[in-house]
Amino acid sequence: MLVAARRAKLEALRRELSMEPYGRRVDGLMTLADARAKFREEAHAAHEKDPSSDSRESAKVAGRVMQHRDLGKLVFLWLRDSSGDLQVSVSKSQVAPPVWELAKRLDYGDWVVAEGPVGRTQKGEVCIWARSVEIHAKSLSPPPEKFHGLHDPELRYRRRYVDMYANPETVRTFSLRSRIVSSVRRFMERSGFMEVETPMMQPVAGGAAARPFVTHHNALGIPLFLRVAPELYLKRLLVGGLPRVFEINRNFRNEGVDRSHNPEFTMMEAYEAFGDCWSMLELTESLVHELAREIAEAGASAGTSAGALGSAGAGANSGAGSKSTHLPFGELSIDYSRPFRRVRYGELFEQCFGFPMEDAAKVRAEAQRRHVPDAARKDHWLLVDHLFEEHAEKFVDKAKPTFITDYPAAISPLTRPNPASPHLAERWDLFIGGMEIGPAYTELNDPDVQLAKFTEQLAGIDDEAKTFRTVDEDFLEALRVGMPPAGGLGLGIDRLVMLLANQPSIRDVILFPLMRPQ
RNA sequence: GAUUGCGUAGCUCAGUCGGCAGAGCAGCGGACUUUUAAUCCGCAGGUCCUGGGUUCGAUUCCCAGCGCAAUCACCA
Repeated sequence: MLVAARRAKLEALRRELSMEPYGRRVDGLMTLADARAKFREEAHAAHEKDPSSDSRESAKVAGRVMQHRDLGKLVFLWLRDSSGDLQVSVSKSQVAPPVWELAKRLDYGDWVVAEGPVGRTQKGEVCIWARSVEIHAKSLSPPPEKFHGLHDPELRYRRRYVDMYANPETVRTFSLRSRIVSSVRRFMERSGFMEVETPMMQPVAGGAAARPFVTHHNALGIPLFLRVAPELYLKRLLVGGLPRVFEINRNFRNEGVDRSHNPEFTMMEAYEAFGDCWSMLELTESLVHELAREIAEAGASAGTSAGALGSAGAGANSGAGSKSTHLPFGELSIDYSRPFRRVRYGELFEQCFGFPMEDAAKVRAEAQRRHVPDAARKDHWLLVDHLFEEHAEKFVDKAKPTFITDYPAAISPLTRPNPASPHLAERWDLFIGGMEIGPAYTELNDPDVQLAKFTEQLAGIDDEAKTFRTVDEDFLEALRVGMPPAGGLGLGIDRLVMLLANQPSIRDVILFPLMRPQ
């Protein structure tokens, strides 16, 4: 019925005012922030003193009506665009009659173009004193509450387009995400990596143990999987001779949804020929540190998160000394200064349980004491991993980015073992704020070892997993052609944005998170 | 998938120990040439998530379902 009222207005605009409520191209627009910046107190004062002369600068702007106050012969409109808010004041005595009629009838949510000199009101509010006002899109949908905005998370995700205009911090978060992705890209390019795009629809889903989404290609009559990782294709590129490659794109995993998991999510994977997990550690540490510094500095210099956006990209390469690299994340203040903490898997394990992870008898006893299912029969290293993830991971200081290194080789089947201690793998995992941000590996490049590990892995899976987990023969063939030794990295971009933008849920950093259809 | 919580007007939220459903904002009509969540007068607005049960009577209690959230499980 609010919709009916708006439809009636729409028709009235056409019928009574001969105005078309859905407009066309408009040239010469400036942002509301730029229009506001055109205000000069001297020009305003001079015009107040002598209305016949006017040195105020004129501005033409477009925005969505956020407030509409009708005082009789004076109408105040608040417009919003992506740069901010600005008031447009419409005086009956200063505009043509149809413009005045329109101004009185505008609704919260309408898109409007206004033009006039930039001045201010008696109360000091900088505004455009309208000479003209045009409607360019009528909003037929009832708007959210103007003061509280849209709070209900379900509505915010389902109607993101409303969330975005009602809650400006939403737009700020996604602008920040865009900047972060852009910075990651520039950092990788500067470091000599080439960006590539590899298949998202794969005949064999490889590169991670996740359950894939299945689809079907009609013309070829074959099943296809949405990729769970780009890994096996990026490695083919190393075989082909590219020395450093990265890809920032979506992966799809057919698994649960929670605060840090969305079925489709963005990851950066990078591979460096003749590198190893330690060269990737250097790279990751300086990337994450630089991102955090950029954001901390932008925030500090602007004072507000809104300002941080305004100065986008500004302080990136300032090379400034020991500026604060703390960023808030919920209750935490995370310290991104270098170097990040490094702790060996085994050390953390021993610190937590009081005995080394190699002590098979104690591990089994501990597992039984803590009621790990199947503790009597399970493989030693699976028990270690279970205990570690349940208890030891919590020993990591959430406020300090931490690389956990030297994972047991037995739970890292596709990673090259450490030559000095073969029961350890050349692999690390970065944890920040209690979240796993990404792993890195020294990659296997011996095709025979790779095949053996694939086969071994496939032996242990259940029937359901067999439907989608098969050996990628073409990948093995590529390894036989010869892949240089390499370091590989996977970085969860959504989670990184959560941390840097201080958003507790992955749904707040994905524009359209998956929701059950209604 | 499990457990717990929530679901009331377009929005933000009250409320009913089981007895005719409430406010603010938004909307509609009116007043107002300097508002800042404008103000003032008046009006209208509901499948109390859905279905079943108990009851003289259910938005309220019970059961089931749906949606969302949190926690857990799954997630090299």
